[in-house]
Amino acid sequence: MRDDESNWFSKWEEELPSPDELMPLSQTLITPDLALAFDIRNPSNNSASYPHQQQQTPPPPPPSAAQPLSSNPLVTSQPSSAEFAADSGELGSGAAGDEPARTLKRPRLVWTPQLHKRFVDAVAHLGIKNAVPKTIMQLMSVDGLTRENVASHLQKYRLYLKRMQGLSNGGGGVGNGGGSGAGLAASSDPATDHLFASSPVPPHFLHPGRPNSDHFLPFVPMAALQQQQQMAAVAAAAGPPHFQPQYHRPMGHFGSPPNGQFEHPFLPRQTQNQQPVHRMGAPVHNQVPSYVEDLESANGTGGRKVLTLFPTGDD
DNA sequence: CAGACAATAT
DNA sequence: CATATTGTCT
Repeated sequence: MRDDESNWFSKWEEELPSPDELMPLSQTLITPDLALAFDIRNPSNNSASYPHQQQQTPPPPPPSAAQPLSSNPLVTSQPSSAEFAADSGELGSGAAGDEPARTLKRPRLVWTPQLHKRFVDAVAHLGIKNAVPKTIMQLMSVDGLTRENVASHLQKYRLYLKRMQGLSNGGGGVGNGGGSGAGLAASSDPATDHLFASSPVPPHFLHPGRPNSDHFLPFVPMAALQQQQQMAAVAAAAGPPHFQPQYHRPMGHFGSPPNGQFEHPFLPRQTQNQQPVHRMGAPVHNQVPSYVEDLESANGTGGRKVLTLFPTGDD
């Protein structure tokens, strides 16, 4: 029914990042000093923290070529300038700048439930037809996320759905209504299923062969039309060879700030001043209310748990 | 040592 | 773009 449709659709809209709520880059990067202070690079003693990233990767910059412009060896590109010029015509005239770090290998991406949820939502709203990595990535509008990441995850996701499909419908009656389709406990792979089960699997996914559904999708948002700008953001995020992007979060200890709410593992791209796509006259309410997603909680109870993953109560 | 996840290559 | 394979981390 349409109600159903508008239901999850509404939720989708609610989940959209609101420029007001979202911070450009709150994720504080670990300063070199700090890293050293905690001896993060220590390979044998990694139990202390829970870094999902490389632990034996040499941070030192490329020996050859090095900085063509800046001959100052003293400058270790201090992260002090945490503020990145998000939207500036830098890429236009940034010929000389040309982020050198784009080629360097990127840290491992951590698919946190929230991020995955976004992924699923994006796919759901795109429809199987348009559910291709590129489109998904663009719709997700997640900063720092690359097509590769999405593609890889997408494949895993498809596997997950396929498994379910085979197990849930044996007689052809796929009347899985609502999100109950994902409610079943057909998990061969606890880990994978667990993560995926956290997010509401769109019904139409399990039965794409249903012409009736015929994919809703009144309009495609096409959020990130400005690919260039996105690139810039990505470059700024994972570009610099030294400090790490905002992926994963460093550690859950420290002083444990009472209001440690600025710990977003991923940064949903803000829909700042973007109005490139001409709305098809769709009476869409511009902007959305508040983007209140479940924020991770460093439960001091178990203490051992990493930081991400946990039943995203989601909605 | 084995399993799982993400990245990379084809 | 999708799939298969490899590498890395837990």
